[in-house]
Amino acid sequence: MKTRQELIETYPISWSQTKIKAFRKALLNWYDQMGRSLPWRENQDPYSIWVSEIMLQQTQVKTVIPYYQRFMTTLPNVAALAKASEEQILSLWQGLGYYSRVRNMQTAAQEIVTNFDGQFPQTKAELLTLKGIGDYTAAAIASMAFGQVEPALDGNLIRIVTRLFEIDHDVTKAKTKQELLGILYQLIDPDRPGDFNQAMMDLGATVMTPDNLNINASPLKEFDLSYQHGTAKNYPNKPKKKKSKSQHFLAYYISNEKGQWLMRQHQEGELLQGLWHYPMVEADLVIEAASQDELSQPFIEKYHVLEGQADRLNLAVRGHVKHVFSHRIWQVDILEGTWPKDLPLGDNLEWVDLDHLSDHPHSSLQEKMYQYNFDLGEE
DNA sequence: AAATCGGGGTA
DNA sequence: TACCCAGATTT
Repeated sequence: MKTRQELIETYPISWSQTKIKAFRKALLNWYDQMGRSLPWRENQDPYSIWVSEIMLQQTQVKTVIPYYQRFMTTLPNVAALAKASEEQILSLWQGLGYYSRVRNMQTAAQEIVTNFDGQFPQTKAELLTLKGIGDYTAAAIASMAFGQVEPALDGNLIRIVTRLFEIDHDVTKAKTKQELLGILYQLIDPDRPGDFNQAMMDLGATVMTPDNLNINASPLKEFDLSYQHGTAKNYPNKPKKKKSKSQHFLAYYISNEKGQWLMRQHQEGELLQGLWHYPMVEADLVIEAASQDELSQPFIEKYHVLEGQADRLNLAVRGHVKHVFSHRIWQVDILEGTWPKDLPLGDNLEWVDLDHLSDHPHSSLQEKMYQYNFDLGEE
C-alpha cells in the first residue's frame, strides 16, 4: 500500500488550486443545505460512527436505521458490546445479513478494551488493525470522528470520481482504487474531511446515482467531464458478475406433542454460521444415497439423529421456498413430519417454541419458512 | 486476484 | 433478470 504522498505523486490531477478550492466549496455548500439528517450524525462519538459504518457496508441507509437505533439502545458503548453474548449480537443483526460483520465488530470491541485501554484509536493505521475495519471504514471513522484527512472510498465516491475524470479503468482492480484514492487526497478538504466524505456520499446517494436520475441537480456539474460529454452512464466501469449457482435443499419441519419444532444451529464452515434453522440438507445427497421412499436417509447420515428411524417420521412435502444470496440461490422444499417420543436429539439440535425464539437467532430464509407455515395454517 | 459472505430495493 | 448498496476477509 502506497502512502498518501506517493499516491498524490503517482496520480496528479491537472486542476489548479483555485479550481480545487472552488470544488470543495461547491460540494460543502450543497452538503450544508441538502445533506441528509441521519441518526449517527447527531454527534461525533466514534462508537456511534463505527456501528453505523459497519451496518452500512453493502446495505442501504433505509434498511440500517431501525437496526442502528435498536443496537445503540441495547449496546450503547464499546464495553457493552465487548461483553455481550453471541445470541444477543446475532439477534440484533438478524435479517441484516453478512453476519460476520457483527462477530468481527465484537472481536474489535474486545481488542479496543485490551489493546487500547478502552479508548478508540484515532488514526487510520491503528483503526486498520481492528477486525472488520478495512480501508474504507478506517478512513470513514478517522475523518468523521477524529478529523483526520482521509478519503473514504466507498461505492459512491468511486462512481463520482470516475465520472468527474472519465476514468474507465476497471474499478474492481486494486490499482484503480489506488488511483482514485490518489485523486481524492488532492480533492479532500483538509478543514472538513469528515464532511467532505459524507457530502460525497450524500451526493452519490441522492443526485449522482447509478441510474443518473437527477444529474442536472448536481452541484459538481461544471467539474464533471462525464456530465459535459453526456457519458455518465459509462461510469464506473465494472465487469459483469457471474451468475450464481442454484442449489436444491430439503428442510425438515418436525414438531413434537408439546408444540415445539426442531431447529439446528449452523456450525463453523457452513453458511449462516451461528443461526438457527429447520435442519436442512442438500437434495443431491438424497438422490444419490436414498430411494424415493427414504427421503430422510441423508438426514440420518449427516446429523446422526434418526438412525434406523427414518420410517417413523411420516415425512411429507409441505411447501417450497426460494432464497437468493449474493453468490448462490437456494430452492428449499419443506418436509413436514412428527418426532417419535422416545428418540433422543443429536448435536446442535434443539426443540424450540415461541417463548424461546429470541434465544435462537435465525436468517431471513428461516423467517420465510416460518411464514410459509403460518400462511398455510390460516388457510 | 478471485471467491466468499445476506438481504432488500429497483429498472 | 441484473445491478446496486457508506466492503472485509479468506483463499
